Amino acid sequence: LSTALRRILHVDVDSMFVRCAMLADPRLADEELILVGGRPEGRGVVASASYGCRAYGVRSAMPMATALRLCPAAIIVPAPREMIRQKSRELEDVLRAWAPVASMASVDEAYLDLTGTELLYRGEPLAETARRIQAAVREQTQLDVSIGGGTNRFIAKLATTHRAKPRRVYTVEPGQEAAFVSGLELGDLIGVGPAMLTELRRRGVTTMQALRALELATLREWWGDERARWLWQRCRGIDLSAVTDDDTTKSVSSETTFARDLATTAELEAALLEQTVRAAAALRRKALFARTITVKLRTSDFRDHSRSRTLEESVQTERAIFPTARALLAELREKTDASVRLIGIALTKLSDLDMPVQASLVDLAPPIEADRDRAIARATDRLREKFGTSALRPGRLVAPPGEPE
DNA sequence: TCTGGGGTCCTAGGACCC
DNA sequence: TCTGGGGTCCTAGGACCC
Repeated sequence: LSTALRRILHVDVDSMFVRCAMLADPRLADEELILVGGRPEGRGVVASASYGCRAYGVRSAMPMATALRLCPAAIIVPAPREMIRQKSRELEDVLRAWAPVASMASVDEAYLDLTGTELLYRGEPLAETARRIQAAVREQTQLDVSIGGGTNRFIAKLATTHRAKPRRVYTVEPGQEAAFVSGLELGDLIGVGPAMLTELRRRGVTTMQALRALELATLREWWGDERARWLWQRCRGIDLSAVTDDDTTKSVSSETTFARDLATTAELEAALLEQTVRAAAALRRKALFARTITVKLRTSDFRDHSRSRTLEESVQTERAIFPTARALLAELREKTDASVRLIGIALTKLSDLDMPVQASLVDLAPPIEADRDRAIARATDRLREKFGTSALRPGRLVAPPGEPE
């Protein structure tokens, strides 16, 4: 590892979903109270709130009903998916022009590694480069961003979240990492959530100073090696992880929460088919193939249950995926027959190419998915793109139980 | 106030192989 | 006869982030 100080920036779009909704619908341009999210009637939460709404105490992930009580005048709009995709791509393009290494951490944030660009940027301070990037992003994408900077990813992101938002730039000078973290609460640390906070409090650790006073050995007794080291480093502002260009997709999923809990297998199978169709379409849009299928249920007690299966081949179509998904659902229903509030499917062990079938398997069984299946699926995708998602409803892919196929 | 939907990463046990 | 050590894959669950 090089001993040279790194120059890392974290770039984060200010209320990305709200901004995209405004760009997608000009009628919203002059509105100040906008909430994005809340589709399933009565059970939605806030995905993104305009700063106007935040002034009323509205926060993202808050149930929509609560948000509306706090801010009754707010306008609710669904997430503008296509605009979000487009703006995310535009953002990535702009950022890649500024940094030798750029990594999108989600649709609306990225890490840049500017180490080695000192000459290129004529020795200007990191904060000055950040301000120029901020202006370029605004000009080329119509998005406002906040930018944090420092010698590592963790510090850069903390600087964005706790100092730069909204629309500012804040950099932490080399050597000031530990002092900067000293001014934060335990819960401010990225990666320390409710569970770890409760665990720390239970052991009498409530401040950053108290956490830092602990020996690494003590943390090891409480957690595993990895977790202990992670926490020991982070509360001192240390993060050795690299910014990498590699952001290959690891999973593709689709899930939905019902307006009312469902209880019958027929209803659940219908919902699962719909989610399978969506996930498979997303998989094909990214030109990927999947080997592992996971079905997830959230029961009315808000507990999650999942079953997964890894296939011998990589697949891409609902026709190949659904029979397995349906079998996994049946296994889940054997375990719990409680009513269900959410159903979802996740596709993992992804690859670019369809994995060649092993010779021995060819003799034993036909492929799960034929070229013909893929061709049909792609044609369907194109029709949906042209005429809307409702143009082609998923048909019955398998016979209902008890009926011959 | 009853808790979305898209992800990533980690853990831990068991199977299986050498 | 009652016992190893390491590596990899699979599965279920959970924490966390935006």
